[in-house]
Amino acid sequence: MQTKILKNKKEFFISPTSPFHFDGTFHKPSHFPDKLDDWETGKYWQAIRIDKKIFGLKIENKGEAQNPKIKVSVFYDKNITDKKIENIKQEIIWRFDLNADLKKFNNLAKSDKRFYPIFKKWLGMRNSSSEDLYGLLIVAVVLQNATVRRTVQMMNVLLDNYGTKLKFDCKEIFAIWLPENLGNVSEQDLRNLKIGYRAKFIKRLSQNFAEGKIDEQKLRLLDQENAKKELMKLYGVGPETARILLFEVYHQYNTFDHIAPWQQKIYSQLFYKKPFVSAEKIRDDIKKQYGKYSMLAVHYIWEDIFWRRKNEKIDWLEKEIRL
DNA sequence: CATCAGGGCCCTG
DNA sequence: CAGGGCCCTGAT
Repeated sequence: MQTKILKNKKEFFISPTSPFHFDGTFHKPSHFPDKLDDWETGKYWQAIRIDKKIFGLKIENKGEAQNPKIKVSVFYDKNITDKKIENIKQEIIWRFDLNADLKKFNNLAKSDKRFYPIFKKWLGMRNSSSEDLYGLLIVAVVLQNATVRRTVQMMNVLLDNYGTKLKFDCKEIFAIWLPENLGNVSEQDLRNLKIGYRAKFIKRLSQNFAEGKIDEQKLRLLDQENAKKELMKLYGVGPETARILLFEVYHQYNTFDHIAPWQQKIYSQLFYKKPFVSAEKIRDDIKKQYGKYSMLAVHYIWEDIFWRRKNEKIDWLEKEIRL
């Protein structure tokens, strides 16, 4: 692992579309804890790579829900061009879906008697990915067939070995390695980190990305079905990983198709207050009610329960989240 | 101590 | 298209 200290700083502002919910957008309590970012109310830190160069980001809330404004501080090493600053700005807007037009979704939410309080509470929240496609792919792979504790272990050991530690703004934030950095790393090296069969996926995915076989930008232009088709071609990407990528990286709001068993139990409680409802019924009901915003609507309700979990004990939920 | 399933996916038949 | 196997870990 290498460490970089970023002393210099440049600032700019972004005005997200209104309404906007800062904390709901920049912090997702349902995600497993990692060293890739840090958050407190109104403030957020992470690393970002633009054209393989690495920067530190501090993002702060400087507006209100109906008059949104965020301040971005870019921390850098030696120098930074205006063009890089502009690229960073555009990338932040994309990753956190800051230009989203959620009018139709918000109208839909208003007519939802049952969950309107939740939608209102999180009005303006975006589905987002702090990482690029390769980064979230790594995250998704360590999620596969593992409990939360194991996932955290795998992610940390990978970052400790191949990541970059950034020091800026009195924070230590990790950045995921570049795919080509694993060029000289063998599958066995990866296996020695106790990540199991995922070593093969990560090795092969990294090769593909390093060789430029995947065009992340091009995928942003595709519709959901075609984007899914392209993602599923990647080695190690099945229906669940594709769903995560489509929703979080590509902001496809209607990806409520694949429901994993552990999610099914939580949905059953959330939507029916029952321990077990068939995945087909859950999917059909949600699709009927929220249409092309199916996954986004579920995301609001899902994250809300995990926010609540920070302060209150929710017994049925604790049982379903295997640590 | 042994067994087993888990926040999936690949491969085979 | 169904089912076995995969890495490792904590739970039983």
